[in-house]
Amino acid sequence: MNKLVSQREDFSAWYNNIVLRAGLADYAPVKGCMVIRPYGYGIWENIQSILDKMIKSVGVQNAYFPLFIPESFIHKEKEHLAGFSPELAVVTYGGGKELEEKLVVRPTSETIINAMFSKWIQSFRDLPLLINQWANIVRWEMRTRLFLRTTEFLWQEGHTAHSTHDEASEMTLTMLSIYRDFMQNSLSIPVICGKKTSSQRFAGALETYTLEAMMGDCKALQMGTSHDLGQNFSRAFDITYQTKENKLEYVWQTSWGVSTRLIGAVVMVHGDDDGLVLPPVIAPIQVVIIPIWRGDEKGKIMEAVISLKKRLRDTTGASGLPLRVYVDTREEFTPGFKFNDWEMKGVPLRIEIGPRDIENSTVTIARRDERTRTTVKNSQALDSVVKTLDEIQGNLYLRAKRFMEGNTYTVNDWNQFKQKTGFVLSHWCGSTECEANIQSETNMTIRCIPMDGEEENGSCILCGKPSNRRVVFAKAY
RNA sequence: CGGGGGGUAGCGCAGUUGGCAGCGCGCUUGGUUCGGGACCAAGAGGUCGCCGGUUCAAAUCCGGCUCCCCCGACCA
Repeated sequence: MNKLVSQREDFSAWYNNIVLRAGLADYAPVKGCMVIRPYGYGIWENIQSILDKMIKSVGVQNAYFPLFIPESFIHKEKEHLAGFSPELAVVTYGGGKELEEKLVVRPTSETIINAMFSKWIQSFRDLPLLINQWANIVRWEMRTRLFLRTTEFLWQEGHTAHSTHDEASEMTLTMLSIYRDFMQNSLSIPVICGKKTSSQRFAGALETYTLEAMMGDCKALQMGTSHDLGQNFSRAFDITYQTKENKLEYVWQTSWGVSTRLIGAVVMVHGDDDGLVLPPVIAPIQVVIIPIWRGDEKGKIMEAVISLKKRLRDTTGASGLPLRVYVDTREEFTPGFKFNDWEMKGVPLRIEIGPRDIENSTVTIARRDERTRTTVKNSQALDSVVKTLDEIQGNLYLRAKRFMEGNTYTVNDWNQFKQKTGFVLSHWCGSTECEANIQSETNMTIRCIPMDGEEENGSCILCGKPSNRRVVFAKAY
Protein backbone atom coordinates (compact mmCIF):
# COMPACT_ATOMS: atom_id res chain seq x y z
CA MET A 1 0.00 0.00 0.00
CA ASN A 2 1.29 3.41 -0.92
CA LYS A 3 1.00 6.55 1.09
CA LEU A 4 -1.79 8.95 0.33
CA VAL A 5 -1.16 12.13 -1.59
CA SER A 6 -0.82 14.73 1.16
CA GLN A 7 -3.58 17.21 1.86
CA ARG A 8 -1.29 20.15 1.34
CA GLU A 9 0.11 18.88 -1.91
CA ASP A 10 -3.24 18.34 -3.62
CA PHE A 11 -6.37 18.50 -1.52
CA SER A 12 -8.67 17.21 -4.18
CA ALA A 13 -6.46 14.22 -5.05
CA TRP A 14 -6.14 13.53 -1.34
CA TYR A 15 -9.92 13.54 -0.99
CA ASN A 16 -10.51 11.16 -3.88
CA ASN A 17 -7.78 8.90 -2.58
CA ILE A 18 -9.35 8.63 0.84
CA VAL A 19 -12.84 7.99 -0.40
CA LEU A 20 -11.56 5.17 -2.62
CA ARG A 21 -8.95 3.70 -0.29
CA ALA A 22 -11.04 3.79 2.87
CA GLY A 23 -13.68 1.85 0.99
CA LEU A 24 -16.39 4.50 1.24
CA ALA A 25 -17.29 4.53 -2.44
CA ASP A 26 -16.22 3.66 -5.93
CA TYR A 27 -16.85 5.05 -9.38
CA ALA A 28 -19.78 3.39 -11.11
CA PRO A 29 -19.85 2.44 -14.80
CA VAL A 30 -22.16 5.40 -15.41
CA LYS A 31 -20.57 8.79 -15.70
CA GLY A 32 -21.09 10.96 -12.67
CA CYS A 33 -22.49 8.12 -10.62
CA MET A 34 -20.98 6.35 -7.65
CA VAL A 35 -21.39 3.17 -5.70
CA ILE A 36 -21.58 3.67 -1.96
CA ARG A 37 -19.72 0.71 -0.52
CA PRO A 38 -20.66 -1.00 2.75
CA TYR A 39 -18.30 1.06 4.90
CA GLY A 40 -19.54 4.33 3.44
CA TYR A 41 -23.12 3.16 3.56
CA GLY A 42 -22.61 2.24 7.21
CA ILE A 43 -21.85 5.88 7.92
CA TRP A 44 -24.99 6.90 6.05
CA GLU A 45 -27.07 4.41 8.03
CA ASN A 46 -25.79 5.91 11.27
CA ILE A 47 -26.55 9.41 10.01
CA GLN A 48 -30.03 8.25 9.03
CA SER A 49 -30.87 6.59 12.29
CA ILE A 50 -29.84 9.58 14.40
CA LEU A 51 -31.40 12.22 12.20
CA ASP A 52 -34.54 10.19 11.65
CA LYS A 53 -35.22 10.17 15.38
CA MET A 54 -34.60 13.90 15.59
CA ILE A 55 -36.95 14.59 12.70
CA LYS A 56 -39.66 12.43 14.20
CA SER A 57 -39.21 14.12 17.56
CA VAL A 58 -40.96 17.21 16.19
CA GLY A 59 -43.90 15.27 14.86
CA VAL A 60 -42.78 14.58 11.31
CA GLN A 61 -43.75 11.26 9.76
CA ASN A 62 -41.94 9.32 7.05
CA ALA A 63 -43.56 8.40 3.77
CA TYR A 64 -42.45 7.53 0.27
CA PHE A 65 -43.36 9.21 -2.99
CA PRO A 66 -42.64 8.04 -6.56
CA LEU A 67 -39.36 8.46 -8.37
CA PHE A 68 -41.16 9.57 -11.53
CA ILE A 69 -42.90 12.89 -11.78
CA PRO A 70 -45.23 13.84 -14.65
CA GLU A 71 -43.43 16.52 -16.63
CA SER A 72 -46.37 18.90 -16.36
CA PHE A 73 -45.98 19.01 -12.56
CA ILE A 74 -42.55 20.56 -12.86
CA HIS A 75 -44.02 23.29 -15.03
CA LYS A 76 -46.56 24.41 -12.46
CA GLU A 77 -44.28 26.63 -10.41
CA LYS A 78 -42.30 28.80 -12.77
CA GLU A 79 -39.34 29.68 -10.56
CA HIS A 80 -38.99 26.02 -9.68
CA LEU A 81 -39.05 25.05 -13.35
CA ALA A 82 -36.47 27.66 -14.27
CA GLY A 83 -34.20 26.49 -11.48
CA PHE A 84 -34.33 22.81 -12.22
CA SER A 85 -34.94 22.33 -15.94
CA PRO A 86 -31.25 22.35 -16.91
CA GLU A 87 -30.54 19.36 -14.70
CA LEU A 88 -33.52 17.13 -15.31
CA ALA A 89 -33.33 13.55 -16.51
CA VAL A 90 -36.45 12.73 -18.48
CA VAL A 91 -37.94 9.35 -19.35
CA THR A 92 -39.58 9.30 -22.76
CA TYR A 93 -39.99 5.58 -23.35
CA GLY A 94 -41.64 2.93 -21.23
CA GLY A 95 -42.62 -0.62 -22.06
CA GLY A 96 -41.23 -0.17 -25.52
CA LYS A 97 -43.56 2.71 -26.37
CA GLU A 98 -43.08 6.44 -26.41
CA LEU A 99 -44.86 7.87 -23.39
CA GLU A 100 -47.82 10.18 -23.81
CA GLU A 101 -46.52 12.35 -21.03
CA LYS A 102 -42.82 12.35 -20.31
CA LEU A 103 -41.73 11.48 -16.79
CA VAL A 104 -39.12 13.48 -14.97
CA VAL A 105 -36.83 11.61 -12.59
CA ARG A 106 -37.26 13.58 -9.39
CA PRO A 107 -34.63 16.26 -8.79
CA THR A 108 -36.54 17.00 -5.55
CA SER A 109 -40.11 16.14 -4.71
CA GLU A 110 -41.94 19.40 -4.02
CA THR A 111 -44.16 19.00 -7.03
CA ILE A 112 -45.30 15.43 -6.63
CA ILE A 113 -45.67 15.73 -2.87
CA ASN A 114 -47.69 18.89 -3.20
CA ALA A 115 -49.93 17.28 -5.79
CA MET A 116 -50.76 14.76 -3.07
CA PHE A 117 -51.02 17.40 -0.36
CA SER A 118 -53.72 19.19 -2.32
CA LYS A 119 -55.72 15.97 -2.24
CA TRP A 120 -55.13 15.29 1.43
CA ILE A 121 -55.62 18.74 2.89
CA GLN A 122 -59.13 20.09 3.18
CA SER A 123 -59.62 21.51 6.63
CA PHE A 124 -57.54 23.32 9.21
CA ARG A 125 -57.89 20.05 11.10
CA ASP A 126 -55.59 18.41 8.52
CA LEU A 127 -52.83 20.83 9.41
CA PRO A 128 -50.02 20.90 10.06
CA LEU A 129 -49.07 18.11 7.70
CA LEU A 130 -45.47 17.09 8.38
CA ILE A 131 -43.88 14.60 5.99
CA ASN A 132 -40.34 13.41 5.38
CA GLN A 133 -38.93 10.97 2.90
CA TRP A 134 -35.57 9.24 2.57
CA ALA A 135 -34.93 8.88 -1.12
CA ASN A 136 -32.60 9.03 -4.05
CA ILE A 137 -32.78 11.93 -6.47
CA VAL A 138 -31.20 12.74 -9.81
CA ARG A 139 -29.74 16.01 -11.00
CA TRP A 140 -27.83 16.02 -14.26
CA GLU A 141 -24.71 17.81 -13.10
CA MET A 142 -22.04 19.05 -15.46
CA ARG A 143 -19.26 18.17 -13.12
CA THR A 144 -19.32 15.60 -10.39
CA ARG A 145 -17.27 14.68 -7.37
CA LEU A 146 -17.63 11.64 -5.11
CA PHE A 147 -20.23 12.35 -2.40
CA LEU A 148 -20.12 16.12 -2.94
CA ARG A 149 -21.89 16.17 -6.24
CA THR A 150 -23.02 13.13 -8.16
CA THR A 151 -25.76 12.68 -10.71
CA GLU A 152 -27.76 10.49 -8.35
CA PHE A 153 -27.57 10.95 -4.61
CA LEU A 154 -29.34 9.97 -1.42
CA TRP A 155 -30.98 12.42 0.87
CA GLN A 156 -33.80 13.17 3.20
CA GLU A 157 -36.39 15.74 2.17
CA GLY A 158 -39.01 17.11 4.52
CA HIS A 159 -42.17 18.80 3.27
CA THR A 160 -44.66 20.48 5.54
CA ALA A 161 -47.88 22.43 5.24
CA HIS A 162 -49.17 24.88 7.85
CA SER A 163 -52.11 27.18 8.35
CA THR A 164 -50.07 30.30 9.07
CA HIS A 165 -46.89 31.81 7.78
CA ASP A 166 -45.60 32.20 11.33
CA GLU A 167 -45.97 28.52 11.96
CA ALA A 168 -44.23 27.64 8.69
CA SER A 169 -41.38 30.04 9.41
CA GLU A 170 -40.98 28.50 12.81
CA MET A 171 -40.84 25.04 11.26
CA THR A 172 -38.11 26.22 8.89
CA LEU A 173 -36.06 27.41 11.84
CA THR A 174 -36.79 24.34 13.95
CA MET A 175 -35.35 22.12 11.25
CA LEU A 176 -32.40 24.42 10.83
CA SER A 177 -31.58 24.06 14.50
CA ILE A 178 -32.08 20.30 14.41
CA TYR A 179 -29.59 20.16 11.56
CA ARG A 180 -27.14 22.35 13.42
CA ASP A 181 -27.43 20.21 16.52
CA PHE A 182 -26.87 17.09 14.44
CA MET A 183 -23.89 18.47 12.56
CA GLN A 184 -22.17 19.81 15.62
CA ASN A 185 -22.89 16.96 17.99
CA SER A 186 -22.96 13.93 15.73
CA LEU A 187 -20.64 14.93 12.90
CA SER A 188 -18.45 17.17 15.10
CA ILE A 189 -18.62 19.84 12.42
CA PRO A 190 -19.19 23.48 13.39
CA VAL A 191 -21.52 25.35 11.07
CA ILE A 192 -22.57 28.89 10.38
CA CYS A 193 -26.30 29.30 9.95
CA GLY A 194 -27.85 32.03 7.92
CA LYS A 195 -30.01 33.11 5.04
CA LYS A 196 -29.10 32.72 1.41
CA THR A 197 -29.14 35.81 -0.76
CA SER A 198 -31.94 36.05 -3.30
CA SER A 199 -29.69 34.81 -6.09
CA GLN A 200 -28.91 31.60 -4.22
CA ARG A 201 -32.34 30.85 -2.89
CA PHE A 202 -34.00 27.53 -3.64
CA ALA A 203 -36.02 27.74 -6.85
CA GLY A 204 -39.49 28.63 -5.65
CA ALA A 205 -38.70 29.60 -2.04
CA LEU A 206 -39.41 32.81 -0.20
CA GLU A 207 -36.40 32.33 2.00
CA THR A 208 -33.63 29.74 2.12
CA TYR A 209 -31.67 29.06 5.27
CA THR A 210 -28.37 27.27 5.05
CA LEU A 211 -25.72 25.66 7.22
CA GLU A 212 -22.20 26.30 5.98
CA ALA A 213 -19.07 24.52 7.14
CA MET A 214 -15.40 25.05 6.41
CA MET A 215 -13.51 22.17 4.82
CA GLY A 216 -9.81 21.39 5.38
CA ASP A 217 -8.84 23.51 2.36
CA CYS A 218 -10.73 26.50 3.77
CA LYS A 219 -13.47 26.24 1.18
CA ALA A 220 -17.10 26.32 2.25
CA LEU A 221 -19.54 23.48 1.88
CA GLN A 222 -23.29 23.88 2.11
CA MET A 223 -24.28 21.17 4.55
CA GLY A 224 -28.02 21.46 4.38
CA THR A 225 -30.87 23.82 3.66
CA SER A 226 -34.26 24.68 5.06
CA HIS A 227 -36.73 26.62 2.94
CA ASP A 228 -39.66 28.83 3.76
CA LEU A 229 -41.78 28.25 0.66
CA GLY A 230 -44.50 30.69 1.55
CA GLN A 231 -47.55 30.00 -0.61
CA ASN A 232 -45.71 29.63 -3.89
CA PHE A 233 -46.36 25.93 -4.22
CA SER A 234 -49.74 25.89 -2.57
CA ARG A 235 -50.95 28.40 -5.15
CA ALA A 236 -49.39 26.44 -7.99
CA PHE A 237 -50.85 23.16 -6.75
CA ASP A 238 -54.02 24.57 -5.31
CA ILE A 239 -53.48 23.37 -1.78
CA THR A 240 -56.26 25.03 0.15
CA TYR A 241 -57.96 24.44 3.46
CA GLN A 242 -61.09 25.66 5.14
CA THR A 243 -60.55 27.78 8.21
CA LYS A 244 -62.73 27.66 11.33
CA GLU A 245 -64.50 30.66 9.88
CA ASN A 246 -65.27 28.59 6.78
CA LYS A 247 -62.96 30.58 4.55
CA LEU A 248 -60.70 28.99 1.91
CA GLU A 249 -56.98 29.71 2.39
CA TYR A 250 -53.78 28.54 0.78
CA VAL A 251 -51.41 26.64 3.10
CA TRP A 252 -47.96 27.86 4.05
CA GLN A 253 -45.14 25.45 3.39
CA THR A 254 -41.57 24.47 4.13
CA SER A 255 -39.08 22.00 2.79
CA TRP A 256 -35.67 20.98 4.08
CA GLY A 257 -32.98 18.43 3.40
CA VAL A 258 -29.52 17.02 3.92
CA SER A 259 -27.76 14.52 1.70
CA THR A 260 -24.95 11.99 1.47
CA ARG A 261 -22.80 15.05 0.87
CA LEU A 262 -22.45 15.09 4.65
CA ILE A 263 -20.15 12.09 4.31
CA GLY A 264 -17.89 14.12 2.05
CA ALA A 265 -17.89 16.87 4.65
CA VAL A 266 -16.80 14.48 7.38
CA VAL A 267 -13.90 13.37 5.19
CA MET A 268 -12.82 16.91 4.37
CA VAL A 269 -13.19 18.34 7.85
CA HIS A 270 -11.62 15.62 9.99
CA GLY A 271 -9.42 13.57 7.64
CA ASP A 272 -5.63 13.79 7.68
CA ASP A 273 -2.66 12.49 5.70
CA ASP A 274 -3.06 9.03 7.20
CA GLY A 275 -6.65 8.73 6.09
CA LEU A 276 -10.14 9.18 7.36
CA VAL A 277 -10.95 10.28 10.91
CA LEU A 278 -14.49 9.46 11.96
CA PRO A 279 -16.46 10.97 14.81
CA PRO A 280 -17.40 8.01 17.08
CA VAL A 281 -21.12 8.75 16.94
CA ILE A 282 -21.33 7.94 13.23
CA ALA A 283 -18.38 5.55 12.87
CA PRO A 284 -19.51 2.11 11.63
CA ILE A 285 -16.75 0.65 13.77
CA GLN A 286 -15.93 2.60 16.91
CA VAL A 287 -13.33 0.26 18.35
CA VAL A 288 -11.13 -2.17 16.47
CA ILE A 289 -9.27 -4.79 18.47
CA ILE A 290 -6.01 -6.12 17.09
CA PRO A 291 -4.65 -9.29 18.64
CA ILE A 292 -0.88 -9.67 18.56
CA TRP A 293 0.78 -13.00 19.12
CA ARG A 294 3.98 -14.94 18.61
CA GLY A 295 4.24 -18.67 18.24
CA ASP A 296 1.83 -20.48 20.50
CA GLU A 297 0.41 -17.46 22.33
CA LYS A 298 -2.58 -17.25 20.03
CA GLY A 299 -5.01 -19.14 22.26
CA LYS A 300 -4.34 -17.10 25.35
CA ILE A 301 -4.49 -13.83 23.50
CA MET A 302 -7.64 -14.59 21.57
CA GLU A 303 -9.31 -15.55 24.80
CA ALA A 304 -8.58 -12.11 26.23
CA VAL A 305 -9.62 -10.43 22.98
CA ILE A 306 -12.96 -12.22 22.75
CA SER A 307 -13.76 -11.52 26.35
CA LEU A 308 -12.98 -7.82 25.92
CA LYS A 309 -15.07 -7.71 22.76
CA LYS A 310 -18.02 -9.16 24.64
CA ARG A 311 -17.66 -6.72 27.48
CA LEU A 312 -17.45 -3.79 25.07
CA ARG A 313 -20.47 -4.90 23.08
CA ASP A 314 -22.47 -5.10 26.28
CA THR A 315 -21.51 -1.53 27.06
CA THR A 316 -23.45 1.44 25.83
CA GLY A 317 -21.66 4.51 24.60
CA ALA A 318 -22.74 8.13 24.94
CA SER A 319 -25.39 7.51 22.28
CA GLY A 320 -27.04 4.93 24.51
CA LEU A 321 -26.37 2.26 21.89
CA PRO A 322 -24.07 -0.73 22.28
CA LEU A 323 -20.50 -0.01 21.24
CA ARG A 324 -19.64 -1.05 17.71
CA VAL A 325 -16.61 -3.29 18.03
CA TYR A 326 -14.69 -5.28 15.45
CA VAL A 327 -11.90 -7.81 15.98
CA ASP A 328 -9.34 -8.01 13.18
CA THR A 329 -8.34 -11.67 13.17
CA ARG A 330 -6.78 -11.70 9.71
CA GLU A 331 -3.68 -13.86 9.88
CA GLU A 332 -2.16 -12.80 6.59
CA PHE A 333 -1.33 -9.32 7.85
CA THR A 334 1.08 -8.14 10.49
CA PRO A 335 -0.13 -5.88 13.29
CA GLY A 336 1.75 -2.96 11.75
CA PHE A 337 -0.17 -3.32 8.52
CA LYS A 338 -3.46 -3.48 10.39
CA PHE A 339 -2.66 -0.31 12.34
CA ASN A 340 -2.24 1.59 9.11
CA ASP A 341 -5.24 -0.05 7.52
CA TRP A 342 -7.63 0.93 10.30
CA GLU A 343 -6.17 4.38 10.51
CA MET A 344 -6.97 4.77 6.82
CA LYS A 345 -10.52 3.79 7.64
CA GLY A 346 -10.71 6.33 10.43
CA VAL A 347 -11.74 4.03 13.26
CA PRO A 348 -11.69 6.27 16.37
CA LEU A 349 -10.12 3.79 18.79
CA ARG A 350 -7.76 0.88 18.37
CA ILE A 351 -7.10 -1.61 21.11
CA GLU A 352 -4.01 -3.79 20.93
CA ILE A 353 -3.75 -6.92 23.02
CA GLY A 354 -0.43 -8.72 22.92
CA PRO A 355 1.82 -10.82 25.17
CA ARG A 356 2.94 -7.80 27.17
CA ASP A 357 -0.66 -6.88 27.88
CA ILE A 358 -1.55 -10.39 28.96
CA GLU A 359 1.42 -10.48 31.27
CA ASN A 360 0.51 -7.18 32.91
CA SER A 361 -3.30 -7.50 32.68
CA THR A 362 -3.46 -4.41 30.52
CA VAL A 363 -4.71 -3.33 27.10
CA THR A 364 -3.14 -0.73 24.83
CA ILE A 365 -5.48 1.94 23.50
CA ALA A 366 -4.62 4.18 20.56
CA ARG A 367 -6.61 7.26 19.58
CA ARG A 368 -7.05 8.02 15.89
CA ASP A 369 -7.60 11.75 16.33
CA GLU A 370 -4.49 12.65 18.31
CA ARG A 371 -2.35 9.63 17.41
CA THR A 372 -1.62 8.92 21.07
CA ARG A 373 -1.31 5.51 22.67
CA THR A 374 -1.83 4.61 26.31
CA THR A 375 -1.82 1.44 28.35
CA VAL A 376 -4.59 0.88 30.86
CA LYS A 377 -5.45 -1.92 33.26
CA ASN A 378 -7.76 -4.44 31.67
CA SER A 379 -10.25 -3.82 34.47
CA GLN A 380 -10.47 -0.18 33.45
CA ALA A 381 -10.72 -0.80 29.73
CA LEU A 382 -14.48 -0.27 29.48
CA ASP A 383 -14.51 3.02 31.32
CA SER A 384 -11.53 4.21 29.42
CA VAL A 385 -13.04 3.34 26.03
CA VAL A 386 -16.35 5.03 26.75
CA LYS A 387 -14.64 8.10 28.12
CA THR A 388 -12.16 8.35 25.29
CA LEU A 389 -14.75 7.96 22.56
CA ASP A 390 -16.61 10.80 24.13
CA GLU A 391 -13.46 12.89 24.27
CA ILE A 392 -12.71 12.21 20.62
CA GLN A 393 -16.18 13.32 19.62
CA GLY A 394 -15.68 16.60 21.46
CA ASN A 395 -12.09 17.06 20.44
CA LEU A 396 -12.90 16.73 16.75
CA TYR A 397 -15.51 19.44 17.10
CA LEU A 398 -13.17 21.77 18.96
CA ARG A 399 -10.38 21.18 16.50
CA ALA A 400 -12.65 21.92 13.56
CA LYS A 401 -14.02 24.98 15.30
CA ARG A 402 -10.55 26.31 16.01
CA PHE A 403 -9.63 25.73 12.39
CA MET A 404 -12.69 27.54 11.14
CA GLU A 405 -12.16 30.46 13.48
CA GLY A 406 -8.48 30.62 12.62
CA ASN A 407 -9.41 31.01 8.97
CA THR A 408 -12.19 33.52 9.41
CA TYR A 409 -11.37 37.17 8.86
CA THR A 410 -13.15 40.43 9.39
CA VAL A 411 -12.25 42.57 6.42
CA ASN A 412 -13.16 46.14 5.48
CA ASP A 413 -10.71 46.76 2.69
CA TRP A 414 -11.21 45.53 -0.87
CA ASN A 415 -7.52 44.83 -1.48
CA GLN A 416 -7.30 42.74 1.67
CA PHE A 417 -10.53 41.05 0.74
CA LYS A 418 -9.08 39.82 -2.52
CA GLN A 419 -6.13 38.19 -0.78
CA LYS A 420 -7.97 36.20 1.88
CA THR A 421 -8.64 32.49 1.82
CA GLY A 422 -11.29 31.19 4.17
CA PHE A 423 -14.41 32.80 5.54
CA VAL A 424 -14.39 36.54 5.10
CA LEU A 425 -16.84 38.67 7.06
CA SER A 426 -17.50 41.86 5.17
CA HIS A 427 -20.24 44.34 4.53
CA TRP A 428 -22.45 44.00 1.49
CA CYS A 429 -24.95 46.52 0.22
CA GLY A 430 -27.54 43.89 -0.67
CA SER A 431 -27.48 44.26 -4.44
CA THR A 432 -27.34 41.21 -6.67
CA GLU A 433 -25.09 43.15 -8.98
CA CYS A 434 -22.38 43.70 -6.34
CA GLU A 435 -22.67 40.06 -5.33
CA ALA A 436 -22.08 38.96 -8.92
CA ASN A 437 -19.19 41.36 -9.45
CA ILE A 438 -17.47 40.21 -6.30
CA GLN A 439 -17.82 36.63 -7.47
CA SER A 440 -16.42 37.28 -10.92
CA GLU A 441 -13.45 39.16 -9.50
CA THR A 442 -12.58 36.93 -6.55
CA ASN A 443 -14.42 33.65 -7.08
CA MET A 444 -15.94 34.17 -3.65
CA THR A 445 -19.66 33.89 -3.12
CA ILE A 446 -21.87 34.97 -0.27
CA ARG A 447 -22.33 31.77 1.67
CA CYS A 448 -24.93 33.30 3.92
CA ILE A 449 -26.16 36.27 5.83
CA PRO A 450 -25.44 34.92 9.30
CA MET A 451 -28.31 34.80 11.78
CA ASP A 452 -26.29 35.38 14.89
CA GLY A 453 -24.39 38.29 13.36
CA GLU A 454 -24.78 41.60 15.12
CA GLU A 455 -26.07 44.70 13.47
CA GLU A 456 -23.23 46.99 12.62
CA ASN A 457 -23.05 49.99 10.37
CA GLY A 458 -20.52 49.79 7.58
CA SER A 459 -20.11 50.12 3.88
CA CYS A 460 -20.21 47.55 1.09
CA ILE A 461 -16.81 46.02 0.45
CA LEU A 462 -17.17 46.66 -3.28
CA CYS A 463 -19.37 49.69 -3.93
CA GLY A 464 -19.17 51.44 -0.55
CA LYS A 465 -22.92 51.91 -0.12
CA PRO A 466 -24.21 51.60 3.44
CA SER A 467 -24.81 48.20 5.02
CA ASN A 468 -25.93 47.24 8.49
CA ARG A 469 -24.71 43.68 8.63
CA ARG A 470 -21.67 41.60 7.68
CA VAL A 471 -22.12 38.56 5.47
CA VAL A 472 -19.94 35.48 5.04
CA PHE A 473 -17.93 35.28 1.84
CA ALA A 474 -15.97 32.19 0.79
CA LYS A 475 -14.98 30.04 -2.11
CA ALA A 476 -17.38 27.15 -2.15
CA TYR A 477 -17.74 23.59 -3.34
C1' C B 1 -19.14 23.57 -23.23
C1' G B 2 -13.76 25.43 -22.73
C1' G B 3 -8.79 23.96 -20.91
C1' G B 4 -5.51 19.92 -19.15
C1' G B 5 -4.36 14.68 -18.31
C1' G B 6 -5.31 9.69 -19.40
C1' G B 7 -7.11 4.44 -21.25
C1' U B 8 -1.26 -1.56 -21.54
C1' A B 9 -2.56 -7.79 -15.82
C1' G B 10 -7.07 -6.51 -10.07
C1' C B 11 -4.37 -1.48 -8.77
C1' G B 12 -0.22 1.96 -9.91
C1' C B 13 2.83 2.46 -13.99
C1' A B 14 7.18 1.56 -17.81
C1' G B 15 7.50 0.27 -22.82
C1' U B 16 13.74 3.49 -26.75
C1' U B 17 15.01 4.34 -33.77
C1' G B 18 8.20 -0.19 -35.24
C1' G B 19 10.81 -6.56 -34.13
C1' C B 20 8.73 -12.50 -28.33
C1' A B 21 4.06 -8.03 -23.50
C1' G B 22 7.20 -5.81 -18.92
C1' C B 23 7.99 -3.78 -13.58
C1' G B 24 6.08 -2.78 -8.56
C1' C B 25 2.07 -3.79 -5.46
C1' G B 26 -1.95 -7.00 -4.98
C1' C B 27 -3.81 -12.20 -5.89
C1' U B 28 -3.15 -18.06 -5.41
C1' U B 29 -0.34 -22.26 -2.97
C1' G B 30 3.28 -23.86 0.71
C1' G B 31 6.43 -22.46 4.67
C1' U B 32 8.64 -19.11 8.24
C1' U B 33 6.83 -14.57 10.69
C1' C B 34 3.69 -11.10 13.84
C1' G B 35 4.02 -4.54 19.64
C1' G B 36 4.04 0.51 13.18
C1' G B 37 2.93 -1.02 6.12
C1' A B 38 7.13 -9.07 7.17
C1' C B 39 10.07 -12.65 4.31
C1' C B 40 11.32 -16.96 1.13
C1' A B 41 9.82 -20.22 -2.77
C1' A B 42 6.59 -21.66 -6.59
C1' G B 43 2.37 -19.97 -9.57
C1' A B 44 -2.04 -17.59 -11.98
C1' G B 45 -3.29 -13.38 -14.57
C1' G B 46 -3.30 -9.42 -21.29
C1' U B 47 -8.54 -8.48 -27.44
C1' C B 48 -2.30 -2.95 -25.13
C1' G B 49 -10.13 1.63 -25.05
C1' C B 50 -12.68 0.88 -30.20
C1' C B 51 -12.65 1.11 -35.74
C1' G B 52 -9.82 1.73 -39.98
C1' G B 53 -5.04 2.76 -42.58
C1' U B 54 0.53 2.34 -43.53
C1' U B 55 4.04 -1.93 -43.05
C1' C B 56 6.99 -8.33 -43.96
C1' A B 57 5.85 -6.74 -38.88
C1' A B 58 1.98 -1.79 -34.87
C1' A B 59 1.07 -0.98 -27.71
C1' U B 60 4.54 2.07 -30.76
C1' C B 61 3.38 5.66 -37.01
C1' C B 62 -1.32 8.05 -39.47
C1' G B 63 -6.86 9.07 -39.50
C1' G B 64 -11.42 8.75 -37.02
C1' C B 65 -14.33 7.50 -32.78
C1' U B 66 -15.19 6.58 -27.66
C1' C B 67 -14.87 6.51 -22.40
C1' C B 68 -12.79 8.20 -17.79
C1' C B 69 -10.30 11.67 -14.42
C1' C B 70 -8.76 16.75 -13.07
C1' C B 71 -9.39 22.39 -13.44
C1' G B 72 -13.38 26.26 -14.79
C1' A B 73 -18.76 27.93 -15.96
C1' C B 74 -24.26 25.18 -13.49
C1' C B 75 -25.65 23.11 -8.65
C1' A B 76 -27.18 19.66 -2.42
